[in-house]
Amino acid sequence: MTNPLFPHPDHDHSGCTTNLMKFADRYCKQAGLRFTKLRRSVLEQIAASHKAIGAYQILDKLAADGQKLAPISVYRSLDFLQDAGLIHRLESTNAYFACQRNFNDDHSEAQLLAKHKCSHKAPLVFLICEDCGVIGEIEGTPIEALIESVVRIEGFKVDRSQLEIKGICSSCQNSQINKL
Amino acid sequence: MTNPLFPHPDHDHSGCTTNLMKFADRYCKQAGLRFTKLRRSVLEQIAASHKAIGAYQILDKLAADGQKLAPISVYRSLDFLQDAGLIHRLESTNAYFACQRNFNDDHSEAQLLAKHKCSHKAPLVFLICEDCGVIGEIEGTPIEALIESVVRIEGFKVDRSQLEIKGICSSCQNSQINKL
DNA sequence: TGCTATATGGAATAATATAACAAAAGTTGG
DNA sequence: CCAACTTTTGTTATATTATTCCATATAGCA
Repeated sequence: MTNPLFPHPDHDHSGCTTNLMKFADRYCKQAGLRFTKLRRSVLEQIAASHKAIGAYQILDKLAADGQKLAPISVYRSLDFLQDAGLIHRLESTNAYFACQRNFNDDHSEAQLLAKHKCSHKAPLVFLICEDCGVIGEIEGTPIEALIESVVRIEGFKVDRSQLEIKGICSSCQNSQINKL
Repeated sequence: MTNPLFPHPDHDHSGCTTNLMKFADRYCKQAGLRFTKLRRSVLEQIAASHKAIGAYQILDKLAADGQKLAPISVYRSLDFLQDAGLIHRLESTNAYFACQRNFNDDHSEAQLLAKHKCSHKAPLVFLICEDCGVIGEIEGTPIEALIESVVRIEGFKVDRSQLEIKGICSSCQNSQINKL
């Protein structure tokens, strides 16, 4: 069973966090990356929901947990996590959220490395609910082909791309109707 | 004759600025918007190139021209220009550039209003050259249809979307080869 | 003209992000 | 295991981007 592209606001989130942290452990080990205590605790804060969270919010949450840090420490961890493909950054809101693409994976260690690294290069497509704040990540859309073709015409050599789609998720549309 | 989607770094830019300012005049008049002196001078700075420019760069340029302003004044003008669809904001770099879509238009005043307003709702697609900094804007891509379809599956109601594609433009690819 | 809405001025400050250098911890080769 | 080296983290300061709040001015209209 796979999770939906857009996580329902009321879903049981405990499994999401566990899966994500487990994946991060395996992936970093396999890729030879040092998944330190600091980086881990930053990722835990981000993985705590499917909403995007700001760097200073993370800072505050860690401070509340007794871990007082300078902003730069959080930003350094964010850089690491982003380079590792474990989180993404919403450019339009300066906020960070966990990559959901590996939640349902159950590969061998070698496959895991190859697949995750490959997915880093793909165009990123995010659905952002402006009501509940939840982010959905879309994989393997035809947008990939589109970028290629549009770009071939212009002779533009693509490095990376990110599509941010803002709107209202179906759950929130329904609850808005109920409120009328 | 239409301009290319991605403006060549060495093109003669004088016409671009003139056309853009002329369009802004006509459009604001038609739409009942007040295209004040301040807003005009901010747009002039942005329209001076096809690169994206930061708010504080605009501030500095205007100061150099003897027009000393507070940041907020520039931001207010930027908000106005963005709402009017005359400029866009690159979310990944916090920078602003002029909308190019109306450079070649030659409509009646009524058409101009309708067409421009309509284009505001369309997905925004930008090509950003990481070498020369020039921005290209793509209109009417199949991405529109794609967003619709991808989104229909999720039941997500789209408000607005922006795709930022980073890479190297063809001109810069050529000059890089020459440098080897 | 005077009323009202809109736009601008001006000061302060918030929110986001990085620079520079020192100290600590992990890694590697002898 | 030690010593040299690399990577990560700590600490302080500062840069960059953006907004709040209140006062003043200007445009459009009854």
